[in-house]
Amino acid sequence: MNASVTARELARASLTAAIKDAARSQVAEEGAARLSFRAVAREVGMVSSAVYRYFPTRDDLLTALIVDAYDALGSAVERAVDAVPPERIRARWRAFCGSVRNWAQGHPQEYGLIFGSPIPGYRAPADTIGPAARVPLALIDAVRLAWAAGTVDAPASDANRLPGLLQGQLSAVAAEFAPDLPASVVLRMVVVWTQLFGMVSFELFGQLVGTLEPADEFFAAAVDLMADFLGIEEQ
Amino acid sequence: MNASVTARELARASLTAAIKDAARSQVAEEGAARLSFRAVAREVGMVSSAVYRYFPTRDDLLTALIVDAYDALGSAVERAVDAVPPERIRARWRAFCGSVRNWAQGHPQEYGLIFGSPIPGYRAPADTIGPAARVPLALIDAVRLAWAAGTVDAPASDANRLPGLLQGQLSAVAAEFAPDLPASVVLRMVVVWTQLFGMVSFELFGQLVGTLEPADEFFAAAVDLMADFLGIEEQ
DNA sequence: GGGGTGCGAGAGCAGTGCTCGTGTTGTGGA
DNA sequence: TCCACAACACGAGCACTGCTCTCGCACCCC
Repeated sequence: MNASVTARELARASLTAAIKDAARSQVAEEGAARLSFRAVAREVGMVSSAVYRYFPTRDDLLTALIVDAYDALGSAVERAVDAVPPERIRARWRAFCGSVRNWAQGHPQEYGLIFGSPIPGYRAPADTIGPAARVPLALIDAVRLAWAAGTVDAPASDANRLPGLLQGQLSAVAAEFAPDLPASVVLRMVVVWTQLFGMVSFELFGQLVGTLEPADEFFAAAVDLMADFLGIEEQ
Repeated sequence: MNASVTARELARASLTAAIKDAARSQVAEEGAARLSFRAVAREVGMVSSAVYRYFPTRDDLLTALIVDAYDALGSAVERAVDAVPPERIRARWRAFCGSVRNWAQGHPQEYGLIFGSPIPGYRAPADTIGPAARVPLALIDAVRLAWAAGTVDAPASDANRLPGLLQGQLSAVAAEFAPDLPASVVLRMVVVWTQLFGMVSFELFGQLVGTLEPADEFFAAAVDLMADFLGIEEQ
């Protein structure tokens, strides 16, 4: 109602969005390294110096895009996982892994922006860690559900001989996000997390060409092996 | 003997090396994205246009660095693996994984160059695939040795229900590099390969900060789990 | 010894990120 | 209602980039 609040601020908000959109499409086409402040300005019909009113530096623009990318990936994953009924544990697992891969293939440059080599001289600010946590949180959720359903048999083999520091790190993660999970399960969860993104990155960054490309079947088989590794039962 | 052959060519070779060295140190310090042709020229005491006699474009310089990086990583891994007697199969496995991580941590920017997001508009030429294959070949060697020693029990569970295309891809890889390995073992090998680089990348690219950092113990534990996954026995 | 060629220097083009001074326009307080 | 202030867009400009072209010099094969 307080329209006076939004007179100029509205214009600012819409221009900020327009700038981000132009930048995003430029990143999608040419990659983050070729993102040009001036080209973005041109596309939104401004002079480059005017854009600096909205993003004080090129890295700030990139940061905004990174946050958006994390959020886009996060919500894509959450949507895909939530579309599967909770009791179909292994299907949810497949949906989780598949949605990460799908999003990555649909947005390769944005994926590279968040999971590729970090931009030199660029340090991720604190605003990114919230959105960045959404995928691991979805992973934790999937594992917790399986654990609660009793379909995960705790691999006691590696439970008791974890070194002290690692035991503490894993317990800290568990304490914050999944108090019911034992450290040994958290360890396997992290392993599988890095595994998933290792595969997606290798496929996307061209490390698999000439051998396992197209990688759909490989990916599916690996996802199943990972489910076994986690102890997620069939059905 | 034929000194006349090498009069100018000698100078060319040494200058080429000097340019590469300057470029490499610049990449190591500032990252690939900030590699500047002109700055390299300045450092070797030439005018930028002169450098174009040696590398016709900036991307060609990068390609040379990429090949060198692959070779450096490859020989580091080979050296580390060969330092362990062949019969100590699990120790060799640990050496293999550890050497990849060590090299990556010692050369983060060069690692990012080859395993990070690809340079936009850059397509890896054929000269890279030879050096790039050295690490996977070392991995294959390690697994073959374990297989030959009979310490790997073939996971027959996933052997017979691989889909056709994947079966063919895995067999093709096996046929070329390790005819003795069954497809199911090759599959697990590729999984572990992507797993290894997934972990190293996540650690190096800052995806683990605040949870599992320092990651030495996590890495060691994961390497052991991967050995179990591969079926590499203790001792 | 000469002619062709590999080579370095320098100027120049189009582009980049970013800064600064100037004029314009929307807006909250008197 | 008017006005001062802040937010804003503009354009010039700086130092840098990758890359091209021309021009002389030095080497080297015939």
